[in-house]
Amino acid sequence: MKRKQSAAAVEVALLAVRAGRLEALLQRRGRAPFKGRWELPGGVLRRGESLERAAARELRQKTGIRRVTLEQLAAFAAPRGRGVSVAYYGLVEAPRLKETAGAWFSAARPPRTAFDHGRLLKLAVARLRARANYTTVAFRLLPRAFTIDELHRTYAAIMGRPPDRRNFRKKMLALAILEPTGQLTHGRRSRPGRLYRLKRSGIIRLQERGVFMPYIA
Amino acid sequence: MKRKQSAAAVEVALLAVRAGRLEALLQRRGRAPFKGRWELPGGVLRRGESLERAAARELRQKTGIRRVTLEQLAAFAAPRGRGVSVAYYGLVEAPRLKETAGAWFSAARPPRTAFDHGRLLKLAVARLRARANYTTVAFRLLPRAFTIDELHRTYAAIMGRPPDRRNFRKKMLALAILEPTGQLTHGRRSRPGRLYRLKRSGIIRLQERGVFMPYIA
DNA sequence: TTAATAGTGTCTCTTAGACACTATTAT
DNA sequence: ATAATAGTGTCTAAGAGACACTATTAA
Repeated sequence: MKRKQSAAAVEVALLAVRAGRLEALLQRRGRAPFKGRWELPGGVLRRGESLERAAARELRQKTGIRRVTLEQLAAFAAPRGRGVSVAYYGLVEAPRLKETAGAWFSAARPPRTAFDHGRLLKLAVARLRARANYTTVAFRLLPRAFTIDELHRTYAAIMGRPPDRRNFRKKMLALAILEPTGQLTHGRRSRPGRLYRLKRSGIIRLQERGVFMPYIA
Repeated sequence: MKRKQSAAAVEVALLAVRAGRLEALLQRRGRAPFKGRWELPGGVLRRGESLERAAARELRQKTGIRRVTLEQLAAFAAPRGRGVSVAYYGLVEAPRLKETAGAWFSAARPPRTAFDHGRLLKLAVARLRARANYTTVAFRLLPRAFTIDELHRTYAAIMGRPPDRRNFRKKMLALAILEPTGQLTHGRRSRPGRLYRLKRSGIIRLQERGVFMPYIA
């Protein structure tokens, strides 16, 4: 009992775009407290393990999903005791999800959850929305190769409304962070689209910007 | 021994602008490991306490400094054991610092420290630099009333180089987040400057912006 | 009077954002 | 042929950034 309270726990808000909407994976909680409520996949830190590895391991064990880049969201003290709980969020491409244990819900308007996991989800969405504007995180919601329109729809899902399509294409091409694969989409019962992938250099370039309020010259 | 390893700890990177430079408060570490090295003020979470309150309490106990807004930086697992350590940063006006236990060092180029506290400091500086560009955090490094040139020098210290002075004044006034107190500075052996304070509404307005990479319309 | 710092305006260039039609494929 | 989606250009307005001189005070 005492040991449990002072252990560190990790949780993961896993997000994906499904049916044009940003959704999060939740699981049924098996024991008290909050037995039967929805919760984020997570568990307890092991001896000598880093927080990020613990979060990745728990995600894999509870959902079967591997190789997801996780970003730390926040840490909280458990309400009683000395324990700490650390939340992460991660992004997966929808195609990679087959039979994952759990159910998907609107990430922006989650159902009732155990603990404060609903708030954590909202925090994850807020963080993603902010970071999508000055980094390339959003690309992690897509497979390696994608069309600009697919990217556009991803941004629409993240932001909750679609950016102007022409301006979006113009901007993405102007940023020069995409390179054409030379391939086209097929089997889509409409005009095929050019496929692109994110350049290696693109990932860094965007993170370096981030100067726009009062910094000037 | 076992209990110590699984406790949660908090540390605070306290930053201030002194002599035109962004500096951080470090203290001599009294015991092993790393006895005698510089470290961030901090300590162990108490039962039932929130992380932020623990950080504020430790800061007060170790340095005498009160009423500092703290922002969470990151959480780490302690290298051995199940313990977690959570880092915060806080900003104080230099005038409020009288006899604080500890010594001040360049925040951007800290000396050798215990643990990874040097890295934490760099992280704090990076976070502050980023946030100063789209929030009003930087104002916490100044007293309630300040001149625009003082604000300008504060930004110069944060960023490591001065923004263009005229553009900075123009921008700050255009943002309409400052209100004149009606007072002037005095005793400065030069032309007095108008004093301003940050409007209440200003704090929120800036945080709401934050849309500039690929989000369009 | 001098040293020190406060206060002020214009121009250029880049970017955000509004806006609608044609092209190409599967069916 | 039709349904569906990909691809494309121009104009306006706002903001970033470069740039130098005058005003006011204490000493």
